[in-house]
Amino acid sequence: MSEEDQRPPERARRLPRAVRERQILDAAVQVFSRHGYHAASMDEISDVAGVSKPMIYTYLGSKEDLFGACIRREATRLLEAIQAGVQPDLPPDMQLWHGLRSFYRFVAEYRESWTVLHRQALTVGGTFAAEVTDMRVRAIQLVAALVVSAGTRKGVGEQAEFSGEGLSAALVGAAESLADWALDHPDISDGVLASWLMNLVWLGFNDLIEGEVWKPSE
Amino acid sequence: MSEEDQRPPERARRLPRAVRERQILDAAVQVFSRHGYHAASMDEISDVAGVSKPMIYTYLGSKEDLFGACIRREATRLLEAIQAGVQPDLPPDMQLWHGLRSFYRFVAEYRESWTVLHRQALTVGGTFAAEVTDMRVRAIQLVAALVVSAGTRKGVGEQAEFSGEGLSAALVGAAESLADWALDHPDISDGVLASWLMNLVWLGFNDLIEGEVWKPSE
DNA sequence: CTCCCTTGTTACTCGAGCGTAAGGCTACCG
DNA sequence: CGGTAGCCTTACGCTCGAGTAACAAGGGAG
Repeated sequence: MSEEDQRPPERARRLPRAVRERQILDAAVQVFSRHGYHAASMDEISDVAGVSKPMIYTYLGSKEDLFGACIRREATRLLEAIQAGVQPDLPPDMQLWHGLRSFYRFVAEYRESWTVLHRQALTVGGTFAAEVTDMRVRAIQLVAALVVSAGTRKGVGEQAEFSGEGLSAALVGAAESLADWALDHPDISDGVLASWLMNLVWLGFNDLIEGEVWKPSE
Repeated sequence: MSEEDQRPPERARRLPRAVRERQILDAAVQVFSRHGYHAASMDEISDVAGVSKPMIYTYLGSKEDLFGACIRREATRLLEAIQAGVQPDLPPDMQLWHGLRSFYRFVAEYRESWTVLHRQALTVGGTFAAEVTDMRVRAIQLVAALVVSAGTRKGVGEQAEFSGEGLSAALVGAAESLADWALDHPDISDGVLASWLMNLVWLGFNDLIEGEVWKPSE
């Protein structure tokens, strides 16, 4: 019954800085993942965030800074999600299994985060590409450590057909590629995806054809 | 001793159209592979090609047309290179082996072509992304056919842990990822790379740890 | 010699989009 | 109640780069 109440101010006004920053980052991830770094415009991001453009610049800095903030936040989320699902006292194949499941759960839930990290981050030359590449290298080395530990425990040395780093790079690529494929097949669960990959890289086609199947041992 | 011969016109003038188009496409692939589609400028491409900008527009059309022409030419080259190395009457693992070797030879020789196709083409939404994706899908289906033929010959049906398409997507991703890795390790030969991948996907880690090794049977 | 088609260039238009100047409004504090 | 600090906007400057007119010149055909 007061004046001006005919239009309830549904548009949230005057929010604290932390909240605005979250909104902006969410919008930025969304827009960057759709168009890529260069084709994304700050105007569209501000539009999606429901905030005017200077807010972005005062809170998050330039376009490059904003992209960096996105990358760092999403990378941290991904690593935390994977580490949350891993149990370091299990045998190597079970560690791999749990890591993969966490990974596919994350990709399914935060597909835009994944797209930004995987596809878009590399197209921007400079610091961010290096950061993302570093993260990827750490993942590869982690996998390599798993594989090598499994190998040395059985007494496998460094022979011509066995290079831990190369194989791990291939494996990580396989996991990423399967993640992309899974984006177009949302009905496949993370357990099934992880199983496929375990059967591929742990058993190989040969055993698979012979009818053998890898299963989580627990 | 004639007039004006102090500066021999080393700059090649007045070449036929076909030659210019090749030069322009070469330059475009180079620049696109370095900066990506959006960050690449037509001015830089014309500079690298040693031609003025309107030539590009009269010969190859808009920036998008130019990029499409690059993608098509490089994709054709890649497919031809792979098909040249394949022999359809061999057993599936040997076909895979030969295809992989051809692939890695191509990537080593035409790394810019590979970069454009793999990294940059997907960042441009629209027709080209679809084209490249189609090519990739064809590759996956081809590999899937190989694997399934190997499987059905042995009597493996469609079971929960065995999906040809998903596995092939993973395998193709592994091959691509290993190609990227190999760009930073030029001393590794295509035969070794292909061997690693064969050992990974054909035998799997388990057999590998047990000391088994896959070798080309010929 | 002259026409005209192909090859080629310089120098511009114009829009998109990053970043900012300048200022308004609200709340809290003294 | 006045001031000050933080939230927020409109409206603009300015650069970069896609695409284009307008013009120039070689060279073969008749």
